Amino acid sequence: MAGDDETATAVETLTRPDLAAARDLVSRGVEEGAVVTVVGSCTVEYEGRAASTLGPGERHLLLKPDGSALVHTDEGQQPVNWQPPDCEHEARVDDGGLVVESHRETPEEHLLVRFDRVVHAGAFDLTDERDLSLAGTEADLRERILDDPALVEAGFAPLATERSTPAGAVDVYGEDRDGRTVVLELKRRRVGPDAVGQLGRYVDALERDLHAEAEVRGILVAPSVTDRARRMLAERGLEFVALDPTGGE
Amino acid sequence: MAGDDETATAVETLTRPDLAAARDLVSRGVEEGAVVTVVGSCTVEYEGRAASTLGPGERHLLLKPDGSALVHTDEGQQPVNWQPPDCEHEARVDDGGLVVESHRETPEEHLLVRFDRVVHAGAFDLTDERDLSLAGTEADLRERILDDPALVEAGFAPLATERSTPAGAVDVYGEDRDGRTVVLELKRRRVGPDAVGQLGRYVDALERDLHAEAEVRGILVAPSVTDRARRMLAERGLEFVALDPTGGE
DNA sequence: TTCTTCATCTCGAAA
DNA sequence: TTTCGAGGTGAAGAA
Repeated sequence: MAGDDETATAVETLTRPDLAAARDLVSRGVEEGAVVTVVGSCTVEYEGRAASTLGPGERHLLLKPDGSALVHTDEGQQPVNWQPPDCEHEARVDDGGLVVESHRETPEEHLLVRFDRVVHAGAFDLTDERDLSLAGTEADLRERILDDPALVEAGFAPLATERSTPAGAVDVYGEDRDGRTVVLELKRRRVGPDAVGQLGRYVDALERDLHAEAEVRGILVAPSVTDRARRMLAERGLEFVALDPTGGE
Repeated sequence: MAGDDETATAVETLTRPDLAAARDLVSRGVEEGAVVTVVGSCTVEYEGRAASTLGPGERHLLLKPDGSALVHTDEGQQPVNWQPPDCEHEARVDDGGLVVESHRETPEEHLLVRFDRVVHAGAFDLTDERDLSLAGTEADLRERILDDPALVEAGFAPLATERSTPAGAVDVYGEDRDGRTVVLELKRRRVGPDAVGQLGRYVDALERDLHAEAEVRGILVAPSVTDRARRMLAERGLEFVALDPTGGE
């Protein structure tokens, strides 16, 4: 199992190991900072922010050197059970099962996976520069507007981003052609009532903060709105501009 | 690699396979509805709801028979890239790399993982009854209140749950000892301004829906509130009751 | 399908 | 540390 050459990734795998061999591989992998996988029949218990139990079934366990743990079944994008980073992983053979336990404090929570049969175990020493570049975010929408404020409306002049108010920081703060204060709330996708509430809070906070008679326009900028959100906008005298984070408006 | 007995889980794994062998295993695993794992050095591209690129690094790829795909690095609870269920997975060797592509429509999006080196590949035929039982949720908090309405306040009488209003369904709807309408908004954990806005919308909607002079009390029930949320509650004349989904109030 | 809200949300940034 | 809002949020339930 040793590497073919000096640059090779350290890897060790076992197929249908006995429980003691699997435990040894898991313990060593965790100790050495490897990504560890275990596949087999298991039960799962979680207790912490909530509490859950999961009866017997075949699952895939992933332990990471940052202390996170993920239990995946054969379906679902989300793990059926998990533990966030900063846990301590520990493996032992106990009462005829391979027990892998992940524990952390603040908040106190632990995950216990008990395998009665292990089909596969692996330890992989992975290195990653992880330079993810993502496009089409809310930040891209903001850049698009700052580049061409007329996308919002002719004469709109952005004055600040992330301007703080008692209700939180507004995405874009500026003035319209008539010098009225304008607040933009940006969303990268279709918005519901929550975004209207958020925008309304910013408008209210600014109207209190500025002069009593100051008129503040609130504009929600997003690809689209739901019906209820549109009604809420109308009720509160707020506005909507359709705009996409990417080029296609 | 064949099973030890008839009940054994089908499993096939390769360590440091050449790219063609890895492709064959992935293709066969996907075809047969197995959970497929590939570990190695790769780049990742995504395009769909947004767009992203990820430079070279060592990662763990998980393909599920329901059509989901997950790319995990050595850290983070969340995958660095992924694809939701209902994708078509496909593997090929192309230009000196093992390319695994997952594609779906509605929305149109695809994920492309190109391995230039494969350290491990596995296919596991997993079966799971997945009978997860979870406690400590918002539903548990609701049950707790319905069992003992006095936890909210003496004389409180729940009349309905999920009662619909023009602003959406309220968690619990009832009357206080004086016959005044009461709306509860439940949260399983510490709440911020969003929950106050939500409760306020329900109260406003009910006051409009009922008689003009009707007084509607809004009570936020949660383990605790943030400072800003508490101020917002006070401003809007809403109330707060501290209560935990579990026994410990 | 679309809409709405919950989540052991996770994650990052800022105070 | 807590607070706050974004997210390719995902997932569930209802209309």
